[in-house]
Amino acid sequence: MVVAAQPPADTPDDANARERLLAAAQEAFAEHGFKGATVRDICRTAGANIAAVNYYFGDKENLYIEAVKRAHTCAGRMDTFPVPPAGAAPLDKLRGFVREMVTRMHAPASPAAMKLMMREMADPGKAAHVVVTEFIQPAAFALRAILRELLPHLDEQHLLMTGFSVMGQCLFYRQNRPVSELIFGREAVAALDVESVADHVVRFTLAALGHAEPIGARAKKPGGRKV
Amino acid sequence: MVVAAQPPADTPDDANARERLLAAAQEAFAEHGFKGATVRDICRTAGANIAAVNYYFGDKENLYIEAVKRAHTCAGRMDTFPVPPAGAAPLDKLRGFVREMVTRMHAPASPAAMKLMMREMADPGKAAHVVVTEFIQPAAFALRAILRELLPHLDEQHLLMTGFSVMGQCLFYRQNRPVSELIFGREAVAALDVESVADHVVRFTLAALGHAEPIGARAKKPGGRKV
DNA sequence: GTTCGATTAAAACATCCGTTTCATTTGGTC
DNA sequence: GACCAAATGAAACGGATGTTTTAATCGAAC
Repeated sequence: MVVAAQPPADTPDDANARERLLAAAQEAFAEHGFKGATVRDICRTAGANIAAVNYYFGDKENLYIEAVKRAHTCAGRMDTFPVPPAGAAPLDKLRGFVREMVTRMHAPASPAAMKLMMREMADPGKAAHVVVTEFIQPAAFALRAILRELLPHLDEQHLLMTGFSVMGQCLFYRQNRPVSELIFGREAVAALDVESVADHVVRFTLAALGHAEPIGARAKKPGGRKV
Repeated sequence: MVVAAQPPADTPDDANARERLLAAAQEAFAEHGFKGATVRDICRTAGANIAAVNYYFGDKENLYIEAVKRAHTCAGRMDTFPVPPAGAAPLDKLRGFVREMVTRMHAPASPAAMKLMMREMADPGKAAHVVVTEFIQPAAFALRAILRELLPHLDEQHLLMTGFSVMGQCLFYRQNRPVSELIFGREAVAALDVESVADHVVRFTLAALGHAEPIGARAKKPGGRKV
């Protein structure tokens, strides 16, 4: 039993049964939630036997937790933000943060992973802690640091709410897209591509902070840098 | 069996079995979701027999739909907004709208009803249509009309996104409170009372629109009207 | 080839859930 | 009091689900 376990693992698509189960579980839990998804369906999708989930994960709940943990790596860890390292101007940092956040929310690398994470966030359970700690918390603290640079004299409470205003805008397009489509029509919402949304959120936020022309101004800041 | 049976629905608390079932269902569905809640638990809470739900509502799904319909009346219809009627200044209308929205989100009249509605919005099902039509849509159109007055030259797409920026801020405190508490601590979030949040969202929005001093300005607009 | 642990396969188990059935009771009406 | 529709109560049904059990299969080490 030197190397043991992991007999083939050659092809990435037909990996270990454990991996296939995790992938199938991620999809099923994202689509139907914890209660709605069934281990039978997950095993069938993964091409594994019903007993496999108990063999590899013990029970359904543990499979769910592992699937959520896997999801937050698929969706891209938030502490690996490609923001200008340190020497960059605070305004550029904020621009980079908002752009990256909107992009990840609007067009995530793995839609199922993001969906599963958001589901867990909306209804925090036993897997919420790891997601918050490793996915959300780093981003939140990074944003707060950026805003602190921009607003050195603001008290903690208002700084917190300012961060919430930024995050609220970014999250809206993910958490409320179905409803928005019901109200304004699918095509109207689909027209809001990542670039448009990112530009708007950056501009709205910078305008609120006094670093860009207000929304609705006839022309953009003449000599201002491109947003 | 002396007094027994009280069909006339004299006392409001011990109303018809149908009403008690709806109230219990609202609570259970809000807490555990459609799949998670059980008709047995609902009937037990309502003090009714298991067959009552089928007798009054046909099946569980219809009970859920009726519970959601009931919820959106408990939470306060959005088309009965106490905004300044028509002659008021657009800025005052926006102020009134945001204040009312934040208040309803932050401290709803019926927490369970609001929770149930939000759950249905996050995962739209067969009951989403009525909630959107009678609860969300009126508010969305009202906000768009207000913003159109304030930003007469803005194209439709940017007007839409501006509305999303306002709604995103209002909804954040409801949709992400648990996560916020996990990150920043329960006490820090609890310190954000309705007044503070409403003031901040109004100020942030007006600043973005160029009608208030930017966030972080050392002092509030000297001669400006109170927010 | 044999042996042993890891993995898979198939069936059954125990439980819970939504629903139905059927008998009983209740309150009003003739 | 007799009758009837509305409502309630208790039990069971059929199905689905998570879990367990038992046996078969596979792959490498001896």
